[in-house]
Amino acid sequence: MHIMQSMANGAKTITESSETVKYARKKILAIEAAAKVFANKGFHGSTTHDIAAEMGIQQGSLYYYFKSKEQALQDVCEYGFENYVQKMQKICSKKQSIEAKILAIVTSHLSTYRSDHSAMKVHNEQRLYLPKQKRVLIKQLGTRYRELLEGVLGEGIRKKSLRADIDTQFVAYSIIGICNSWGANLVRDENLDLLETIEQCSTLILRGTLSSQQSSKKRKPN
Amino acid sequence: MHIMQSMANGAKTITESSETVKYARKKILAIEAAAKVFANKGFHGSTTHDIAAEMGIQQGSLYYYFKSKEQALQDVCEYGFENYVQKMQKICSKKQSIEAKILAIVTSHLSTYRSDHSAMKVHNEQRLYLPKQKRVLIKQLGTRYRELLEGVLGEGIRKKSLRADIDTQFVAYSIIGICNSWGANLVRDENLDLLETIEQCSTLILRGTLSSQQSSKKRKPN
DNA sequence: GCATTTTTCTATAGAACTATAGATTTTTGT
DNA sequence: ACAAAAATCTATAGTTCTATAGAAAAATGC
Repeated sequence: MHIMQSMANGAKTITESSETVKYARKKILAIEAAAKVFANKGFHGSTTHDIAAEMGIQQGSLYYYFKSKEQALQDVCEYGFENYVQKMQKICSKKQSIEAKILAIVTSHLSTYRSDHSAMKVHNEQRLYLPKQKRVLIKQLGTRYRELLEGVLGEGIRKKSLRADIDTQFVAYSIIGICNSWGANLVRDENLDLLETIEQCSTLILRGTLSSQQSSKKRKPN
Repeated sequence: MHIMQSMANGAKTITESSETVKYARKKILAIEAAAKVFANKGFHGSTTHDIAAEMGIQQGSLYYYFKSKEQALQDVCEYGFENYVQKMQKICSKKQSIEAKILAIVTSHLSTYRSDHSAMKVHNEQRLYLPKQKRVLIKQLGTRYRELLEGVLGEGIRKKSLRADIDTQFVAYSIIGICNSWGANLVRDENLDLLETIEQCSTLILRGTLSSQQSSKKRKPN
């Protein structure tokens, strides 16, 4: 078993020998292979044989990279999400209009789906098959992400760019929902135009939250 | 094996003996048990033993109601969707404003999630695990549903209630995406308020599509 | 070029699961 | 109450899958 596998994720504190670097590189290929297979067949529908075949190695050899099938799922989910939350943090720290931020967020979300292919999809659809204890990091990342998004919306309200009556938590969840839904479509259908999808998603969201002339048209609750 | 199991779904052409009625009633309980288990553990993560236990019978006895585990998934998906598309058809045929229709559609979608519990969730998340040939009816229903929704949006445009520049197909997919996303939340979190969620979803969608004063604020594509 | 380390392979133990068959219990109709 | 039908049970054959162990091959460092 390679030393990296026995270490906590990301704890690259030792000096990286070229061996370790090489292992890490191939481990990423392993994670991407697992992501692709999980995305197509679902976690329980995939076999370790499928993943190994995707990498071009034998079933047993896969355990050189993952100590279990479940660990593979965990690695895929974390891999798909970590990088993404970092991007989000950069977007939020920039000084720009709410419209530009929303556009940037949607762009980041959807282009991650396109570039990382399946890992994000697996994160969204299959992370709940991990036992709670193995979802600690994933959950932290998710919370951070949602809070960042709610922060952006709150800022938009304070600056009067967004209507004061929107529920930031609701809208945040909705944005995530729309993006995930279109993200899955983007993974499924390669012909779908990324830029156009981004544009349409942003427009839909903004026209739904931008403060407008008749700002609070009340509707009868019944 | 009961005679009903050997018949094509819904082909209740013979006079229904009380026996058949009783079987049909319990079969629905079986479908609902399967839906609950599939929703929690995913299709491949569930075992026939789990479903049987949910019904309070032994694993082998389950095959009195389903000829295979896969058939159970098919039945759950069709059960969760059929009734729903019918409701949609009623909504669309009524004469009412676009706002009222969207509200009704969202209400129907989300309250189906709440009342049917897990079947809709399973339909949305797991139907792709069925082989294509077993998804024919499901696909027809899905197409019908999407067309109905696009029809409503098209009508809204013609009546100038909705902006002319929206892409009905995009918006239809987005509505489905938002509803599914919130629907899953409603299933997961029983404390979530149904009516409020409906209200918020509708508002988000409408303010995003209703024609407004500054109707076509162009944005630079770059 | 040889010894060492890394990577992959083969083979398999052991567990879990689906589906079936035939026995058994429960329900129904007369 | 009794015979027929329906519903459920028990037991298991046969398959598939995960994970491990130990051998073999490939890569590396000196």
